[in-house]
Amino acid sequence: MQPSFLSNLNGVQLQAVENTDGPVMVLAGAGSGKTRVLTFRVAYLIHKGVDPHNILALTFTNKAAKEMKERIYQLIGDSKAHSVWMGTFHSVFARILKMESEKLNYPHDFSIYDTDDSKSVLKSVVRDFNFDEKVYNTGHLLNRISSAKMNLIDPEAYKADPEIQSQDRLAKKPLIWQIYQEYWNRCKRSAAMDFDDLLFNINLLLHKYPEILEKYQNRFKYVLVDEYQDTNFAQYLIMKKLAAQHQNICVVGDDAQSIYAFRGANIQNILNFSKDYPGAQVFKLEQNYRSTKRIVEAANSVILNNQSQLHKTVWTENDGGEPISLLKASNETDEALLVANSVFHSKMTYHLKNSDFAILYRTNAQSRALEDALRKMNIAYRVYGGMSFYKRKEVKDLLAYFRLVVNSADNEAFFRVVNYPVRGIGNTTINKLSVLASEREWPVWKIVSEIDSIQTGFNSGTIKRLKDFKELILHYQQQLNIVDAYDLAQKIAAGSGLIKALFEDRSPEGITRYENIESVLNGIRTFQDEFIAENEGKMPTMSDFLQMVSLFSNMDESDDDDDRLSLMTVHSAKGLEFPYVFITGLEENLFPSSMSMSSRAEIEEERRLFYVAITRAMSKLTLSYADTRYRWGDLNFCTPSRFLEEIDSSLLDIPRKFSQNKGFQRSLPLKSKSESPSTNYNHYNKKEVQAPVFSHPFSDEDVANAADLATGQKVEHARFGEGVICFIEGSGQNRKATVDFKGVGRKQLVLKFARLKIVIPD
DNA sequence: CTCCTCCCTTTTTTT
DNA sequence: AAGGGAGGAG
Repeated sequence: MQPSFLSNLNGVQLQAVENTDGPVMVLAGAGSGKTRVLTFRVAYLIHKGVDPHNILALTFTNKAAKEMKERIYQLIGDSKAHSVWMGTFHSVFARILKMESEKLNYPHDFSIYDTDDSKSVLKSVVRDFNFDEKVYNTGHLLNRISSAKMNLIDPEAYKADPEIQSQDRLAKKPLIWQIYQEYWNRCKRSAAMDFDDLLFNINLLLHKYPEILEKYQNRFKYVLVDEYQDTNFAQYLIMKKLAAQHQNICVVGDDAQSIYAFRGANIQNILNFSKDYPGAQVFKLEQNYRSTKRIVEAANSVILNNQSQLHKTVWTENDGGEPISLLKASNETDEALLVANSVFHSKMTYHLKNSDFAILYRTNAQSRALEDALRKMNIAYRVYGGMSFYKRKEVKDLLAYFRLVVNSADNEAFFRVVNYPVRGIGNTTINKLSVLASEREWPVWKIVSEIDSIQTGFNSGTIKRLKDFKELILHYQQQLNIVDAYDLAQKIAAGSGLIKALFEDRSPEGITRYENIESVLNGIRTFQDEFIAENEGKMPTMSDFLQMVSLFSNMDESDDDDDRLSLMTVHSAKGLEFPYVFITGLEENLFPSSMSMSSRAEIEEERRLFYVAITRAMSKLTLSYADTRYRWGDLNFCTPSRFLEEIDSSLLDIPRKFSQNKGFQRSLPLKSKSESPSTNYNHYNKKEVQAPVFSHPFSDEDVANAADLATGQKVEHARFGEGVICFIEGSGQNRKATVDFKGVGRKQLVLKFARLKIVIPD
């Protein structure tokens, strides 16, 4: 018999839920009830008698997993809902790696390095190798290494891969393989895995040990993946392996919402699903339940400009709704005030809550002006993302103590706290320790703990201080299995001197830092209570807490009950919805980002990002842009985003007449005054006037033919000015040049779009 | 060894 | 605009 909760689904949704066996792909347009399908599917499986332990559901954030569990519980009222394996790829597989750690030669309590830890290791490698830190900057190195790992390329393979090697040589960074190798060794020596290692090692485990693969294939009889369009190769392969036996895999996604290619997500995963799983059933959810007609149409009109996409028609039965508003501001402060004013106005007119509003932006740095304006208007807000709580210095310091106690091999943790609070162990000592450890290929901790039997050359005072530190850590290690995580954390915070050091700083920042330490301790207590409730009374260890914290994403922070407006990046907003949405900073070089303008694929990803932003809105969407904006401390002139033109003008609000008084100003015709002289941005006249075109300052005959350009050629670019071509790669449409611009630096340009002019020397 | 000052980079998005 | 790192003085 069909359970009654299924009556809440439409026809396609129901099919997607009821076809539980065999491969299923659900292509879900924005707001079409994708989470609903996933939730109901899991509930239905349990209802049918599938053991929750046999279900694996991977979501994009821990928070989404948690919410899904709660909804399943509401649907079927079965506390077994908690036993479903549900979480992010990283958190679920970290848990499994912990159980199987000895197979891969890691201790049970290995550390997980976050991006900062990884960069810090890389920096020390580059220094120890005496490489130029400008050439081998950590950000780029981590990108290279990260994308290698997510394609399952270890240092050996990296070194042996001719294509990778030629890329690195072209980028004038031919020695990355050495750095990768050493980074790899150091992480291993520290018994640490970075984010990518978690996926790499799971693949290794499932590949190397057929019996383990079989074990998990049998455990996870039903697997579900949310946001499948954002999975990378490593994740794709894990799912493929796990599902190979029973084929009960259900993936849900939307190619139009793929926004993580920059992080290695491979859109082919979703495009090739039917090939990977012959006989897969495909369900398309095209009815949007979230947004008004105007919003849906605006989103559709924007995404139509992308060439590569699966065919899908998103439609809605909802009302037409209000027109989309456009706010034009003179600068970012002004923009923030206009937005805050508009929020205030709507709130008063329609009696709305703060939590009905979200303000979205492309980069975290944009939040500041908005925060100021909201404070002025007395609107309570909450900033998601940006500096996550667990990334703050004082918090990381405390966590480093925890890590060192749990895994004393963790060098990053060691160096972080060995002299904080200050205990007379300075740079000279630390460098020496580091050298001694490298020579022996030991963790630094081992040097310190065996200091009596090693010829170190330290004076007796230094040795005494190191021994005191050793005793401090050992003391807590002995208590690991005796007291609970919360008690231990409290003891460490006090005994390490951290609390005292922070307490003595009575500046406002110092007080905040002190309070943050308190919050961490409270956080452990909360974690402990929840863990006990979910694990039939089992106590969590300090290591459990650390694992949770390391894989905590900025979206996972729990919402309190306060009524607050949300401020977040568009990326963070994925999967969420709000009645009133503002998308701010719609300017060229910001949205789309200046970093993503060199190829069609990048622009298309930015456009999908804009699509995601639009489709967050339920009843009212407001867009805004500014004429000028501060960036890196200096003033920039901005042109409105090309995406604004892609919205059908009939959906936009007709602005009121020019009025400079009061704060509630609508969009005004833009006088072309920025460096792009022909920019004529004039939405409401569109019906009479031809759609404006962003014309280019260089006329067609001035622009060099891509084939005529060669290395060493002096060229001119409309935005970057004069420069010299360093090298050229690719051919035809994909021909790219790297150009060294005077005062701007190196840029990689796709010649088809760059419109370079040859500079003739006089 | 520690503290202070000055200079330099950073900002695209995140598990 | 701001925080972190390097380098110098005490």
